[in-house]
Amino acid sequence: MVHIARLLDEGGLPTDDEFLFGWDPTPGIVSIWADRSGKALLWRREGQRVTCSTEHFRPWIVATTLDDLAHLPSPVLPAPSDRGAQATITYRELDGPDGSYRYLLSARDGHLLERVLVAGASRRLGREVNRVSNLPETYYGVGPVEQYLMLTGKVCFKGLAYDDLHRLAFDLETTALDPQRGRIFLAAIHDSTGFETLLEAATPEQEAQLIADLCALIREHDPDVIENYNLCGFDFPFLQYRAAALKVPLRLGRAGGPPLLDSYEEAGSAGPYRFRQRRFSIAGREVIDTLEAVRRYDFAARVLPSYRLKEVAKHFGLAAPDRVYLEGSKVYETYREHPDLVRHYALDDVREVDGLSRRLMGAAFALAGMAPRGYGRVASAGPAMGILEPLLVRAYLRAGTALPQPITPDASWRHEGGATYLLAEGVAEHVVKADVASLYPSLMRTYQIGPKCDALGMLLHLLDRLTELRLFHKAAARQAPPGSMEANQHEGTQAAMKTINAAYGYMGAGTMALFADPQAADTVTRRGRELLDGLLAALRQRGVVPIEADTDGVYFAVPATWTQQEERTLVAQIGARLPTGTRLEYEGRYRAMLSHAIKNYALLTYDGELIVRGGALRSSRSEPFGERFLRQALLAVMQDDIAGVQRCFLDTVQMLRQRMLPASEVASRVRLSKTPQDYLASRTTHSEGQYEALLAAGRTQWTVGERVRTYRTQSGAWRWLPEEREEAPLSFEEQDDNEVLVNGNVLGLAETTPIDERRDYDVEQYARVLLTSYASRLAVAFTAEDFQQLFRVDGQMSLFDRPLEAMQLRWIRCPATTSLTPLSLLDEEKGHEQPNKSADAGSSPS
DNA sequence: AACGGACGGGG
DNA sequence: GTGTACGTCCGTT
Repeated sequence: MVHIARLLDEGGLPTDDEFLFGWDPTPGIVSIWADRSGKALLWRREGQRVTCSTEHFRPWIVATTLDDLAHLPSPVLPAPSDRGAQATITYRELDGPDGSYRYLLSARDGHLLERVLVAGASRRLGREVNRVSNLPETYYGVGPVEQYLMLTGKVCFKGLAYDDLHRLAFDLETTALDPQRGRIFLAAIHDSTGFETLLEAATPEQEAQLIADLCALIREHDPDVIENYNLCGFDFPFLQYRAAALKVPLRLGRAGGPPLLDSYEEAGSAGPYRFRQRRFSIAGREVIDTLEAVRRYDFAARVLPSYRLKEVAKHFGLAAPDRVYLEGSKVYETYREHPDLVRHYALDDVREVDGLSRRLMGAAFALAGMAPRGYGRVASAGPAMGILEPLLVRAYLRAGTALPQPITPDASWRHEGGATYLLAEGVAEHVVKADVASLYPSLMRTYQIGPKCDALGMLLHLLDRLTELRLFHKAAARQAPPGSMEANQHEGTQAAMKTINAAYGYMGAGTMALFADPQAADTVTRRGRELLDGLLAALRQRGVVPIEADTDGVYFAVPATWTQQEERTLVAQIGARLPTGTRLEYEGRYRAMLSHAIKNYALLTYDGELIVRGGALRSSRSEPFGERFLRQALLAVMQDDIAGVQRCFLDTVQMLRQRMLPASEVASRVRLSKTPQDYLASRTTHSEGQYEALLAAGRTQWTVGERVRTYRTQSGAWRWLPEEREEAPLSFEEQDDNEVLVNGNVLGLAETTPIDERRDYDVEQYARVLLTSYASRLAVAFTAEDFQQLFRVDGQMSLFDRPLEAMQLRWIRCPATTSLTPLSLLDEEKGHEQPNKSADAGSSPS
């Protein structure tokens, strides 16, 4: 076995690494198309010009055995060499043990190769085998484009910047969402050169012409990339259906290749998930759906409340000031009366798509310059099986090394994940959050934990290189002028390198991943737990108080007197003692924290913002008055205002009793699922509050899906609360924030009460709800006796009540004596590589 | 309550 | 714990 270190010419620039960037220098490839016959079409861009060339390759597959070729008559028996490219089937032996995929089989034609292997396998196994892909333990193969790129070491976009690509977005406006019931009446086009136009079909008779014109326009402008928002979920399927119905061929392909839009159903299973997705491909053009890019972005960022194009564009600051907004269902009727409005609207759509592409596609663009896959595939590929594995396979074939033998799953193996600890319950002030950056890939690099079957050490090599590149581009992005093309490029490349985070999951993937190694994955999490334990021990040793820890991060309380600088210094000092290659980051500081249960806590920022994490601090009932109470009470608790908590509770109870709260505050909102007929049929056996409420109000008609508010009245009946006309209830978030900013004193329900005369709700019922569904969430902050005294629904005093001043919250306190050790004293401990294993941190694992 | 399934997005 | 992800909301026991 030759280790990677000896294969590599050390010391070169990272971009010299052929395992990461391929080895063929061909510049300007913008699109690749290949088929099983061994034909590959390359479209290369040189400035404004694009040329197409036809290449031939020998379709290949790797196999663990030659047995399925044994039945061949001698003239077609393979020879162990690459010479004679005309030979029907040949093989090459790769370096590797028995059982590994050590035979690289190739043929002039991929269909022939498949037929021969299927016949041989059927004979060998004594049963009908339909496809080699049904024999994963014997054969490993990839798609034609991947075969070509892995063989040649070519990659997309060499020498190109993102802005060199010619991208075109088109957006269809239709009379309905369903192509069986509606038609296309308008198409807006925008491309990256600034070209824009509209195609219109005012009458149904003009629709076929619109489709033909759209195709002609795309062929004429000849973009490398076709984009839109939900392109593969809406525009392409709609276009395809209408074109078929009207018998218009969708000639969208580039000169030199097959002309028609192609689509196929991709069915697969990813662990517990099963998915069917329609894929679209056009020879010579890459298909990009920016909705998918948005989903990926938000997977990590978690900032988008909605994935509607309009909301997303606003979030990224892409919406024009004069942007036209129309409700989807109103688009066509608006067009008939005010066509200009819809034209404007449709152009705004495609412009925003262009902006999204610029903002979000940088990472996929960078990855397409590395992985042996087309840009469109890279954009919709997962980082593990979609990027890392193709990189590994290409590297192994390049090195002439066999792909590892598929592992047999060990059913008895139990994988242990990261550690999670609830270390303290109650209320803390002055809380710091720190976490280890890229914990798992860092551990893999630090302790050289790679898959045992990775004889070349390639995964760790790729991890090293990707990490170096990430740091380089991160720094470069910071130095470049903000918003510049250069900054965008570096930011995209930096983001692409986050692929490293998939390496751990890939190893743990069991049988699906070629280079899986569950034991290695387990070693990573074990090291992770040790590191977390060591981190907790180090924090305790320094006198601060850990509150909750999860896999790679920890919340802890520091002395009240500390400044942010001191907090940062502590994190830096503790980080310095972590194993080399792991970095502890200061993530943030909070004025207070209520630690309720594992992964369930509330935080109060220094800006007065309340953050609530975990389902246990939320009620599924979510009556407005209860939600509001809980938020206010959490704020009061975290500001050590016991009197405020009690006042908040008693005031709410009193407002219920005196019916100062309108019914809308106690009502819960439900969605109707039964038609009036359905409900009337089941009513006698099974009565349901929401429908009874409607019927009692004289409503005998409703639609399924309608949301109604209902509440329980004194008599036990349910009552419907009709929506008020545009009397939008105040946003509770805003309201709470304002209150906090104004003064620490929370409460002010009365003045927000909308004009609503209904107050006939069941007071006792809602008082009970307040206690059992909401106040109970605060129990962790009080002793049992204090809690009972504070939250009494009857509001009665008792002779044995303690004065509030005598009460103490259940504090999580950091001793005031804790002080920072000067850095000089810690220096002696430098070189202390291993995390402290004597940690007692696991004393209360959950 | 606890669990299972659909949905999101597009006109 | 993998190519489609993962809360949230619904409906059912």
